Amino acid sequence: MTDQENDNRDEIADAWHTAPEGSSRRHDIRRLSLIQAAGRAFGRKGFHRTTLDEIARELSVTKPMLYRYVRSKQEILYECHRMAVGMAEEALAEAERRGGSALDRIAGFAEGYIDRTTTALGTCVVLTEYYSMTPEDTERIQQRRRAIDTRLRELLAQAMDDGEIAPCDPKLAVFFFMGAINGVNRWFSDDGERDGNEIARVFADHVVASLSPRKSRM
Amino acid sequence: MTDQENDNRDEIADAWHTAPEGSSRRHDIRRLSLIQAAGRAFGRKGFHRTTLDEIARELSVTKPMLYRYVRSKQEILYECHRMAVGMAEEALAEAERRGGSALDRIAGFAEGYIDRTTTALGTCVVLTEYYSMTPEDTERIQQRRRAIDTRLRELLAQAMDDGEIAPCDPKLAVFFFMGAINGVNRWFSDDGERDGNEIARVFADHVVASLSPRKSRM
Amino acid sequence: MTDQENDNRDEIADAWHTAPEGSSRRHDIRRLSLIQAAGRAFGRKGFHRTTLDEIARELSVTKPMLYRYVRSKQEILYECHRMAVGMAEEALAEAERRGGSALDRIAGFAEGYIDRTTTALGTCVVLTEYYSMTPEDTERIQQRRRAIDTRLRELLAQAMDDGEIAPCDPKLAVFFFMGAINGVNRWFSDDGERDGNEIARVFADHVVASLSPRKSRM
Amino acid sequence: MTDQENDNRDEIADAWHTAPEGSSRRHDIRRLSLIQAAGRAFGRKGFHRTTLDEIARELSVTKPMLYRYVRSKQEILYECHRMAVGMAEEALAEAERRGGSALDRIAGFAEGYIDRTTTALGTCVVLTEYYSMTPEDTERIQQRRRAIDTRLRELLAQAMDDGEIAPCDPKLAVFFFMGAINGVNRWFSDDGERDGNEIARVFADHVVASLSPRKSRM
DNA sequence: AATGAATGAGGGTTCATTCAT
DNA sequence: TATGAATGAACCCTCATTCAT
Repeated sequence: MTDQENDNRDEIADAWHTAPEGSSRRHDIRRLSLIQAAGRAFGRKGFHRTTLDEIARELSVTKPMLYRYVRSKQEILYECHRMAVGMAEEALAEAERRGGSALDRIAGFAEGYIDRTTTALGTCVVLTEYYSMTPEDTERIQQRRRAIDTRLRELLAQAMDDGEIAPCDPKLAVFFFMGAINGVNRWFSDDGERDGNEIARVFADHVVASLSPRKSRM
Repeated sequence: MTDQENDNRDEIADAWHTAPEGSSRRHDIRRLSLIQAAGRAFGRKGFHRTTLDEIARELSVTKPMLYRYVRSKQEILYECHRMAVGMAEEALAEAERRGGSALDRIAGFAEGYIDRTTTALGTCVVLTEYYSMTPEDTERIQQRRRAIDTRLRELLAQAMDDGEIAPCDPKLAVFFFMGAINGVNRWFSDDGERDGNEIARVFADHVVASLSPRKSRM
Repeated sequence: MTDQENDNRDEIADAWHTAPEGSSRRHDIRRLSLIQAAGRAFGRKGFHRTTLDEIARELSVTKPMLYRYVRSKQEILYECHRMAVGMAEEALAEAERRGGSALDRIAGFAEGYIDRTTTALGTCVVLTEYYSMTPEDTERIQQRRRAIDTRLRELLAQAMDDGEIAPCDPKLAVFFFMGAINGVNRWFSDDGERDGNEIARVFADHVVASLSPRKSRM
Repeated sequence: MTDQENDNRDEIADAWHTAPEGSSRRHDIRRLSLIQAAGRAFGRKGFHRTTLDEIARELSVTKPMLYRYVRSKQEILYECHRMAVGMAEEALAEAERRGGSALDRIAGFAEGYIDRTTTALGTCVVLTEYYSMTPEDTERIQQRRRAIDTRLRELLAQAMDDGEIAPCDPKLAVFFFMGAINGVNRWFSDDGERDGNEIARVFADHVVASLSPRKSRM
């Protein structure tokens, strides 16, 4: 493998090919590369318009090779969703760990979630094509999404009780800002003028603002 | 056609079959029904998982029949996007016509847009599957979307100048609330507990709030 | 379609193409032709080595056409087995209807079954590749096969009780002559020197003889 | 290799792994184990549904290892057929060596053949999937089968001449009882209630009976 | 106007086989 | 000797699209 060839590959494909030989970790690294390359392609072209041949080509491998790391195309999509919802769970857990008021936690979650989904490794995987998954996979993912939604609504209710924010319908409010947050991956790109952290901060502020905090907070 | 049969069809399919015979408008009516039925299916199952057979079945017609009203499946998708962006343009035009401050216009646009996209006939067509259109179609749609975005940013800048809202990055702010608005169609359903008008009002309030209006406004 | 082309097709393919247009029976005729052509090919090359392209070519149609008549390749195999076991059931029912001693019925079954499976339309479908069916399909077929086996064993026991035949293990005896009968389709061919009826008669005699009837019968 | 591991392997796999190192016979032993393991799998699942991975797994070796002992999967099938026809030849030769009347020899052949094909090592290889072999291999096997058939027919003619059995069509008679005999491997299993020797004896009796021997024989 | 029939093109998946180590 | 890795070839199946009537 020449340097020239390396230059034609991107970070993800590189991770695949530079995975340490023989290591038992290599399989995990390659599997992750595969998920990421696929997720990025899914984001660009959608699940159905992305062929396994294309994914293989992006990784500079052959199509049957992919089947050493995943069982089916469906499984790739499921793993993408799993990574995405996992990032949301992480972000929420971290925000809770850091403590603070209910509104602080919501803001922390928003910022942490966007941070994760806009990193090179995460940007690819936030998807909304639920309908392309099997019903079982969809249910598994939705269950975890619902758990997060539920916790966010509780925090909203708490923030209202504490007088941090004006009264509102918690369900719709969560839908509102989660829509905004999940929309990021539809226009965000690594090479844009703004990096993910900046967007995360700005959006977290908008989330807080959208909940009409009492002036006292300002 | 018996009444019995009619009962098994919904509003959209009915429009197709009750279109006045011989009228030159019949073609337009049926074409619209087709777009709507297709758009609704696209929203439920995605573009690629929706087959023309299904669309035809929903309209109680045969598949080749569809080709008398559209040239291809791609064209149907394009028309869906055209309707959606058209609703946004209408909502913006109406808000501008009604006048008021820059922030008033933004709020008016948000409410009007959601109103339109959540009606029985509109809810189906708000899509985000750009990647399933031809590049040319995508460009045509994006151009109009960009025009709206541009106007919204101008209004935001104006609102800042007027001291209506706190300073912010207009581009990101528009992305923020447009993401929230476009997200509605992913969870909204006709038979939900809340109707479209209510959501439109609540979301418009969140949009305004997210822009951190000065207290004086409150 | 010219006569020349017709000459290049066989009886089964012809049935497909001469099926009366528009008739609702056409679908049934073609489906049957498909099953038969496939069954014949399965008999020659085995299930897995027979491609749908080949079956389609034998019928002078295209591959996707086949899917208007069956849901999958597996279904074709299942239908072949269904036809085969159906012939056995028919033969048994007919033999029972005709009455006579237990041994008469067994002989009648043997002759009737071979008769059916060696006709132009039946010869193709006697298969033994159970392992290529889904477990569910296998179970459905085996259930019916077992019912026939059970009845044959009962008849054998009866024949022993009546002193028609010498004592023997009914289970093994049935395995013995059913093996011989099912083996026919492995070497029988339409254009052989002997026709099916003759084979049926000869084999039925061997079946009776193999059960060592008492001399009194001779 | 620990004893523990040995416990998880069966007789055939064991033969492979305990083959004496360095010995030139090791190659032969392993090759035979491979054929037998494969044959057993072919009998259970059919040729095409049996993958080399499965065969390798049954032998607790890796797939490329197999290629040190056979040139291709086709060759394995050919060897299975060679073993099976070899058993028939052996059984016939033994029956002839033992002498006796023509009918005695036929009975001896039947019993000896079933005996061989139902031993643990032989049961696997009696196959009927001719169509999965190359035409050349098929021809080689068929040639030997035909030689056996021819000799059996001669014996039948002799038995008729000698008045041992009633007149019959020798060709069909051989087809009859060979069908029954070859059918054994489709339902026989090592762990069944009956062992091979018993079946061989019972079936040999049925073979004799099926040829309607003159009463004088009884 | 309307439809049943037909098909070309393309994608996911499997597996025998080879190669580098 | 032994094996993990890699791939070419083939097949089933789907579906948008067209044609004959």
